[in-house]
Amino acid sequence: MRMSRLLVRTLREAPADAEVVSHQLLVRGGYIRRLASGVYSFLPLGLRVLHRIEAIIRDELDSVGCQEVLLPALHPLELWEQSGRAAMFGSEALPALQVEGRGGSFVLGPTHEEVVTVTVGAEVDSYRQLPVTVYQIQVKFRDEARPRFGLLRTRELIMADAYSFDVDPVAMRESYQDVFGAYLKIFARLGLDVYPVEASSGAIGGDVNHEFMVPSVVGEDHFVSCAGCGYAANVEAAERAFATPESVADTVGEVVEIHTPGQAGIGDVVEFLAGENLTAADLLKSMAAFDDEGRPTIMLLAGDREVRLPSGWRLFEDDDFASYPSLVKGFIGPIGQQEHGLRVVADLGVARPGTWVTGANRVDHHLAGVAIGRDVEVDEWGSLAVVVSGDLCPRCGSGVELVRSVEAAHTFQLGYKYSDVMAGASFVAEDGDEANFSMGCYGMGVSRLLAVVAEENHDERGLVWPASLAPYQVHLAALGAGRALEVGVAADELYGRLVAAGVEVLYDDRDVSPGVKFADADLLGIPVRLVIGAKGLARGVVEWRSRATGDEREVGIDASLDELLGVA
RNA sequence: CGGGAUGUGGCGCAGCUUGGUAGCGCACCUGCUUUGGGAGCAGGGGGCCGCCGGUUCAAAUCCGGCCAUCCCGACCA
Repeated sequence: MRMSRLLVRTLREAPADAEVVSHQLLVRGGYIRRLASGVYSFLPLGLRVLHRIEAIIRDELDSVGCQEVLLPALHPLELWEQSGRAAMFGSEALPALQVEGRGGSFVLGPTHEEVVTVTVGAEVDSYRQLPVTVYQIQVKFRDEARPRFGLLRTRELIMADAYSFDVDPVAMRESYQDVFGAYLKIFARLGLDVYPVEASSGAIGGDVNHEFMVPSVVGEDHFVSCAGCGYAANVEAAERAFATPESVADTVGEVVEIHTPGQAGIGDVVEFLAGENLTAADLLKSMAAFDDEGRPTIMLLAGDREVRLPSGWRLFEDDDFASYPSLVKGFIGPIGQQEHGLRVVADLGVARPGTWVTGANRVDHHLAGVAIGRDVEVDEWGSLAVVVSGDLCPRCGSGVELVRSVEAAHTFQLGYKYSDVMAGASFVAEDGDEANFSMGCYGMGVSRLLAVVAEENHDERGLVWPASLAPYQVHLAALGAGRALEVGVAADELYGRLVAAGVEVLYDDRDVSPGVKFADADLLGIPVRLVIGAKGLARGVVEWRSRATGDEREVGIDASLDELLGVA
């Protein structure tokens, strides 16, 4: 490609709305342009990188037997009513965009479980046709509350996602492993470190699921990582181990009620009781919730800890307090609550000697001197706090670290969640009976990966693409061709030779000063730069330079292809 | 959704306090010179100053409303 013809304009300064480096460089380099908040156009250079990423994904998914399809982005609303997920639209869990058309109401597909279940279900009638795993790479739409960081979180995004259909859960887990393995290979080829972590399933549903986390400074998530044994889990799902609880029975002193007018929060109480030399860790945080079986429950944890709501649990809302008048919002405490039909579940972190300050279930009052075991009966112990750096690994007991990261992919063992509710999601099994598909789904954020790769591959002068993802392999720059005609001729010749050999070359044939060409080459980040200038040409050489390492050497203009590419 | 900030040619910004009819750098066009790390000179094109309303003889500037964009938080497939 001749740069004089390429649709690209590089910017010396990044637009003010670009905050993170990857975003700034992709915009400055003319790879992408913003159309609206969270909506981006891919210009020729950006699209080429995107295509590289997609090619790797296709290659690895094809190699484990997946088949590519293209499903509609426009979904009839009825499909979503069938699955029951239409009720989630507009919620933060499923911010789908709806449109009205002649054929009725449609949804701009935020994800494709419904469509793929119906589509594959219509084609598969027999266990003999299974297993089948299909995938698609396409645009999805989400009305994100807050688009962020350029391509990292957008309202229109390109995703690759696979869906597996199997005869039963055992076979489904095999398919899951196949795609899981393919995903690991994809990340390896993208040159990204990835950590598959146990996670919670959110709006997609299903049992076992893993997030593929790529450590990055632009990450919006954190995962818990143990250097000791390799344990890795999303903070939303991570548990921790505890030192053996010490005896708590020998506590002395008695419970006293203290007046704490208007001090509903942990921080308020600590501040209010400043004279008592208390910290948040001395307060017993009490949270009212319904557990996964719908039982009203008080959760206890140390006041300096954030609660981690177990999967399936739901915190009390204001209305719920009306049904349980023994609890006073803002002043909740656990004492005697079993009598009112509530269970008390405590985080093991509160199993320590000494007393606590906790709510008195009376407006503007707290209790001090409360001892667990003596004053508070615990029905069940567990891990209810969000893990922080330094907590103990639940597997091996070493200290864990919290790692900032980007969620680059998410895989789910769905089971029958969709095949039980969508029409036609069944087949005739080996025993002659009707059975539903056991499904898995596997999503990967392709456009997001472009941002992550850019974030991980740049220096102060610009992007530094790995060869596997670069829009072109060689950046050929002719210096002063307008002044020395032989330079232009030689550069044209070399360009023609490389192109004929199948090398993807970006040829800077523009009539601009050398400094501009060098700066643009650095900004665009193509792996190999070849420079032809009058002086070198007189000696029959061109300059070869690696964008990544800065290594330079002279190569004969008639050198072999390998030498010109720097492979030799 | 809560908090904060910002909207002035394609991009980055000044001007706003103290109203008087818009400016700088980059980019773009023409000519000449220049040419190994973002060249110089000369000439030129491009902006209903986010939108609507108000105050005023006069509004980019003051007042009100709205919209958009970014950051932090909440949330997140």
